[in-house]
Amino acid sequence: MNILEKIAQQKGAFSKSERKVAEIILANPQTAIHSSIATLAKMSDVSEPTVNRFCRRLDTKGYPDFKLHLAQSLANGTPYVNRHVEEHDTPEEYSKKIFESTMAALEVARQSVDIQAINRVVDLLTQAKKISFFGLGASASVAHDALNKFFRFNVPVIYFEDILMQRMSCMNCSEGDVVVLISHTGRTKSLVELAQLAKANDATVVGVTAVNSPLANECSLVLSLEVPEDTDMYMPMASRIAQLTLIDILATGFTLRRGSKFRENLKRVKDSLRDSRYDKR
Amino acid sequence: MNILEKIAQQKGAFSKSERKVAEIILANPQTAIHSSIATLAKMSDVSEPTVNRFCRRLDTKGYPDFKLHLAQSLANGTPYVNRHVEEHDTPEEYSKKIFESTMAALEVARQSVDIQAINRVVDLLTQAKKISFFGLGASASVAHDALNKFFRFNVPVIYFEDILMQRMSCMNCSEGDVVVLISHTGRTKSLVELAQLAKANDATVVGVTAVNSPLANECSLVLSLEVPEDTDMYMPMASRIAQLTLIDILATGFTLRRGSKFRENLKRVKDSLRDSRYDKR
DNA sequence: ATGAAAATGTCACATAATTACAAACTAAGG
DNA sequence: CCTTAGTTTGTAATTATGTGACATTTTCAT
Repeated sequence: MNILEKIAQQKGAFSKSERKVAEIILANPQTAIHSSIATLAKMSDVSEPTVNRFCRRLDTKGYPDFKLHLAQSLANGTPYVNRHVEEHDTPEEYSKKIFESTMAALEVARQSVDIQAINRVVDLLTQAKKISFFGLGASASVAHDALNKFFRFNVPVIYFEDILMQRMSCMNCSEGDVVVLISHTGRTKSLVELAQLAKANDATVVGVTAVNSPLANECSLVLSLEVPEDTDMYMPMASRIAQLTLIDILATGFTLRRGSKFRENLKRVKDSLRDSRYDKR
Repeated sequence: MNILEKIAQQKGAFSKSERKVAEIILANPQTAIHSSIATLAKMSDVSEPTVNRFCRRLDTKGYPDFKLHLAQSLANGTPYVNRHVEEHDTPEEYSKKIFESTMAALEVARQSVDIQAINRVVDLLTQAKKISFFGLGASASVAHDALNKFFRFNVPVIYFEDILMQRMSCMNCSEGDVVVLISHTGRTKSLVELAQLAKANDATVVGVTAVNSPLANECSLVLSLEVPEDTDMYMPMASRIAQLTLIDILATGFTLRRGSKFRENLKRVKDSLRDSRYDKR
């Protein structure tokens, strides 16, 4: 809890001298955080140990610790929370809410993500003969993005939006191929079928999806993200951002595993674009 | 300015020992504010005066003052800083860094985004006869995602990856059509040409791109995002996440503008997917 | 008015931060 | 390869700051 509020609230419970200290701090908190205990004692016209006792009464370890709490209170902390957009929000309001909800979702995702699993998937990907990324609907653009990343690595990558092409591709799998299936809910029938198909053809199936979903149950390895989704808009928003970030992590893990010489190669791929671009100023 | 960001930003300008201190603080800011200068010096494996000099370099009065700033930064909601992935990072480290860099980028984007411009674009989109989303490379998946969102709104939406289809589509534009062009750099030649083409055919051209870029100069309206990009990996990562969030904002603005009856329609679109999915448990 | 309990202050001590200076390292020139 | 000026870093002494023990004062019930 904000320590300034706490001081104001408990002011009645303080002794006379302690209250003097409280007054001075409440009146001028900015000055207080930049004062030594001696200065503050003099300002409050009490002795130094009294100030110290005052700090302890507020459940802090002592004066320096108290100052830290005070500084934090003054820094008007607004942690990111998932706030739903409402009917009459102004552009400013809904923009802010969407940014903050997205950041909150990433924070939750960061805490829930299974590093071990990521590492194993990176292992698989670096050793794969062929990598496929499939998703449908909103997850299609995530798969699309994965294609764009992994394509640069000079490994055979496959991506299709078309469900028939996806099926045919899975039919063609063999041992050493990795199929990454992306689905927020993990309940899309045709993706589950893809998983079965790929597995039947000895591919390793990685699911970027919800745990315990039908899709997850068919996968060799699952990367799950627990993201609070804003369902008001009936569109996947934050979940998809979290998925993309996960793809970034996999791609990064991939390049790190391949070592620095490989990364120079990436630079060359990027440089190859130069002719298609206007020079920088 | 947030002192954590400042540390991350100035890291290059520090000396070797000072950088060690920076690393420790960035890796574990919460611990830092509760440590004495001696503890922090030991953790960083440097001497106490070095820590002190480090603090001074960041324009603080000394170590205690630095801790105050740090405490405020941490309370300020954003302990997220753009930290670059390094050669020997463990999966845990690079995952954390990518999540945090992404969040930091969103925070920066949030502050730099032009609400007025967003509102005007939402205006344009709600009145558009036809909306097109085009991007190439990494931005293609962003355009793809935009398609997925706006398609649900029952407005004519166009999206192509193929540059020739894009050109033909722009040729077919007429007054009242909106073409949204997505490019992080704003220097992709063929996109600039698309802008010219669309404009010549009386379409309104919206650029989601860098300000003052060749592309921006051809657009009727520009939505710019200032995002610190991690160029070490030679892949667009955070910039693309910010673009997607911007698309989310536009889509949200669109649905809000259309009113609540329209949103029921969205629910119907979503419900139409039911048959393609497995029931929830 | 008196004594117990609480509050407050004094002073000594401990901890922490800073300064001054010396040693080690770095990089450019001979 | 050495020399030397400049920079960086560490050591040790100094100073500032905070805390604990204990004495003094105040408060309040009897």
